[in-house]
Amino acid sequence: MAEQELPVLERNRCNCAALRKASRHMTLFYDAALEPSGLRSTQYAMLTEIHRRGDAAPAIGDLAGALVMDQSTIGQNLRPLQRDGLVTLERDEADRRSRLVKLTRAGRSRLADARPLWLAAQEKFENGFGKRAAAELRNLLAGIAGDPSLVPERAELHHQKA
Amino acid sequence: MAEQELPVLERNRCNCAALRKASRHMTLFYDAALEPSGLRSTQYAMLTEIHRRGDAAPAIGDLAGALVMDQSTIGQNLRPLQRDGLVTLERDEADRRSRLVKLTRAGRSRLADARPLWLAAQEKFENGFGKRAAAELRNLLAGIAGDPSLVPERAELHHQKA
DNA sequence: CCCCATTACCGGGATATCCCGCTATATGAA
DNA sequence: TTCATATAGCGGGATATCCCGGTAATGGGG
Repeated sequence: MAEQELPVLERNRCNCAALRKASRHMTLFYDAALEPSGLRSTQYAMLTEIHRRGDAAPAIGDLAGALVMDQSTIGQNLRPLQRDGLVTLERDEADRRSRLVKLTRAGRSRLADARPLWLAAQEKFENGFGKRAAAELRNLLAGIAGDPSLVPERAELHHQKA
Repeated sequence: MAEQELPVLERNRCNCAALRKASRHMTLFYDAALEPSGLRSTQYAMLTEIHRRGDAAPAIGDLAGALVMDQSTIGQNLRPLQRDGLVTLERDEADRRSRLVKLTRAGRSRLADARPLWLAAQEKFENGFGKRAAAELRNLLAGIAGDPSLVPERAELHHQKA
């Protein structure tokens, strides 16, 4: 292995690194805002998604699709919430391979506590960044998160309807 | 705790969740592209930053500032790289609290292997997303990552000069 | 020169995230 | 019906990421 020419490139050229840096920083901000509720960003997102489903309790795979997360990650991340009594997992009798995730009363209560904290973070961020700019940014990001050409193996996981 | 009204909000309203979803998906894409080199996205970013410093070997805190990461995270993430002989950590004799991070010959070689894989991922992504759009997106994201008003405690960590 | 506040880092602990291989269940074809 | 394949989830293992509390070294004020 001969010593190779490694040109020093400009900073911040990597789309992935730029996204990850912003994601880390933004997460600190939202986590700090949510801290009084005892929820982290990811936990808030999961509980919100479960709640959004209303009576149609999602299975783990449904959440994975909606949150653009691996199925194993959902399962892992649900454990602290289950331990703290915010969600329950029960077998789907219509398909005994699946487990349906449901909010407990405590889970709904916790989400209600966290919602105004989340909203305050949203407003504080959008005050600086611009409401319209934020909406456009979210749109771009949703396009990336949902782009099946980036990770073809996952394409078929993106058909959950609504 | 009375049962509370929890309005079901629209999907994808959360700036943080949008960023995290896109970050997860994009990371899968870059990780897949880098896979033949044995490096993950974060490892590639760290090695690139170390290399960018040239002869001025960065300390752990310098990397943390540049990569918008916690100091502990840098230390943790360096371990696999150190174990695999890609970087070394040595005390800074000018300030014995610091540890200077240096690429080994194997580290430079690994980075040289990974660079074309990274470049291919960049191009594939930007082919779909648009080169100009990608540059604008990176600009927005860098603004978020570097916004001291989001996480005030970290403001002073952002003074490393170039 | 000595103390003390600050700074750089580490160790431990927790969540987040992925992959791989395994088991149980479901489903379509023979 | 029976069997091969496909799907849902889990356990284990690895990296990624943060915080907190401790240790060691620095550096300025008295």
